[in-house]
Amino acid sequence: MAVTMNDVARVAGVSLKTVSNVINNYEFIRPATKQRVLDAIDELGYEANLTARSLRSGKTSMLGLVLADLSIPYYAELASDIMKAAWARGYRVLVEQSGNEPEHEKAALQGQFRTLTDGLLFIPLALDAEQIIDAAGKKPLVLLGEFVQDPRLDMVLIQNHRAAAAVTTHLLAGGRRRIAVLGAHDGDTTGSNGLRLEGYKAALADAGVAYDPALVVDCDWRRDGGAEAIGRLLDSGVECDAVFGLNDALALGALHELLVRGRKVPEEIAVAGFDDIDEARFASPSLTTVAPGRAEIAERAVELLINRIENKDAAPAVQQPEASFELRVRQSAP
Amino acid sequence: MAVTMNDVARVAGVSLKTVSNVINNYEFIRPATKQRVLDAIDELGYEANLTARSLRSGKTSMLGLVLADLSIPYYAELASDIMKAAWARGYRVLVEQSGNEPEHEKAALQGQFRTLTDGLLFIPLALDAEQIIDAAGKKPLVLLGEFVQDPRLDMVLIQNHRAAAAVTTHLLAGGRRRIAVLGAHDGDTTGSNGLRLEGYKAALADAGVAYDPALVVDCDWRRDGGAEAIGRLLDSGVECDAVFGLNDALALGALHELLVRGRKVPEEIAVAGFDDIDEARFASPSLTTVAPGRAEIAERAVELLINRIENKDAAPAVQQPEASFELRVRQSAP
DNA sequence: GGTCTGATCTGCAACGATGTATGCCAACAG
DNA sequence: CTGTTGGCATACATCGTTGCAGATCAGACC
Repeated sequence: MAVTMNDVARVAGVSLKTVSNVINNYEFIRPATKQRVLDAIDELGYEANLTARSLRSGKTSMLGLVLADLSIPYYAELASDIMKAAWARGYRVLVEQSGNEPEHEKAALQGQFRTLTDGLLFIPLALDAEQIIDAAGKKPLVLLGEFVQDPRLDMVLIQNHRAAAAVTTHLLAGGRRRIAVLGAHDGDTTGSNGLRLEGYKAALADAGVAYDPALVVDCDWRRDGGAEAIGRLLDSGVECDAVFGLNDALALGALHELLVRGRKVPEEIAVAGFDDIDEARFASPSLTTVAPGRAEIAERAVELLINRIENKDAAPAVQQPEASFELRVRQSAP
Repeated sequence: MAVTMNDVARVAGVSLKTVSNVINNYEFIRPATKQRVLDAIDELGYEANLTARSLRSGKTSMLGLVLADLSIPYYAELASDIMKAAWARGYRVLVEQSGNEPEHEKAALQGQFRTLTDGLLFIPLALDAEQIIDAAGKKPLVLLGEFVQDPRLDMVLIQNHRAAAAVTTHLLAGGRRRIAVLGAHDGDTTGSNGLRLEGYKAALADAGVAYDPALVVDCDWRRDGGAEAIGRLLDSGVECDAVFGLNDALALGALHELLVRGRKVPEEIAVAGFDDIDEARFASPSLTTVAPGRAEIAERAVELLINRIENKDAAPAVQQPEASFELRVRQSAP
């Protein structure tokens, strides 16, 4: 059906292997021969069959990316950056949506999906480190997102603690004293939620402000979660003068709910988030947040994974580079 | 390295082909034999090599999806739905970002990328129908997004004209008479922009309201485009009492800019969009928009493409199903 | 008992590329 | 004139799977 190397070889009057050599830029080919082959390729419109190449070479030049759902803006933006970083290095990205379900995450880690990729970028949400190590095969794996942290696994870290502290300090500097936290459970110390909550607490302590567990409300990290959580908090009679959403989605949901309830932002209540998704810039009022270095995370993760893939034999120590962050002060918490 | 069918065959004490037969649910296998094979598979942790399978069978069970950029919420949400629809039918989706560049779009249509997929879902932005037909190979292709319309190509249609008219009619019913349009050029008649502009005009005509080209402002279909466009309009002294952004992103950008400039929405100026991205619901004020049936579009497009793939010989007429739409009235234009 | 039928299983070739080993020839040294 | 070197091209095996064409065997049937 499709044009193969054999067809090209026949037309160019050379052997199949010579065509292969031309395509792979083998050094010792007479320019005339090379030209004949290239002409034949042009004439026939030959395209290399990547499937066959993969089978023979054992490399697919594809990276798997497992995340909850692309409809979540932070993941979509991260995926976009990851694809660009991978593309620049000659790799493609195959996205797998786990929907936050353990079954799907496990399937993505060990299923046939793996045979299509040379390595995996994984944003775990449902599995813990032990389960990941169990389920993962021998193929390279780099974690993102740090709901899981473990010294045995490669991952790209966000400075959750310091960044959350920076947000909190900024709110405190604005005179806020009762800062609600959305998206964590009092007592969490691990995962993005725990680390960010710890950063918040540390900043409070630094400023000599007492920590009030009543201000910490757990919820889904989504817009409706944030809206619902701040509603619950206000309905319960707890008063606050600032809200720190542990990601932008829930900060924006909370922002929306506050405005619906007629609260003035930032006059009565300041709102801050975490992630700096594109939408934060264009919310009304625009959202103060922290940019966790998304492009850098994507770049580092792809680089680390590809290094693992291409130097498979060498097994240097586990790597956990940290991305830098930046506070983005906007209208919602000036 | 990895476990192959051969290993399984050896352990189970059957031929390689029998293992293959078990995996492919061949009818005539003694239950005992089947069990032995399954046990061996379990014991060795065998996973079929999809690359080899693809090479042999000529099918990759992957669909290509070419879009501008996943960081654009509408595309991300559509991609998420498409992946789910494809997954439910046993296909995976390989996303390719064109960045809206003709070169990339062309490369995605004809490059090696195609050899990895059984068919392509394509949201063209830079190429026209002629170029697409030229560049596309013989593999199945379904278009989305209708910047291109052509009777020779399969595509899933949005009811741009009727939906835009519905939005306009709604704004008119709210007493608005000077409705600015963002994202089109006066005189556009094709593509999403043209079709939506025509719908707008038709609704005006139906209501006996004069069309004023000065109210039509072209810009990028992004948040900053919308912000900048409404700014330009207001700065030029043109007054309006409503803004219709031809997609949600620019409507939200405009909304933001209006609020920054102290205009009251919806009291002074109503704002409406098109797409019903998740964010529209949580904007402040929440955005009135039209939902173009995203899930339905994804479903239909995947279904149509897979039908083309699996009934390749049969070549029924070009299909262009239309998705249904729904007006979502919210605070920005009650 | 021989033939036929259908269930069950097997061997071989092939998908389209690449790695390895090798052949051939011209140029050059001895 | 022979032997060696290096540039250039080729043949063959191979990656892991599936399609095709049998092979084998038990029981049914006459």
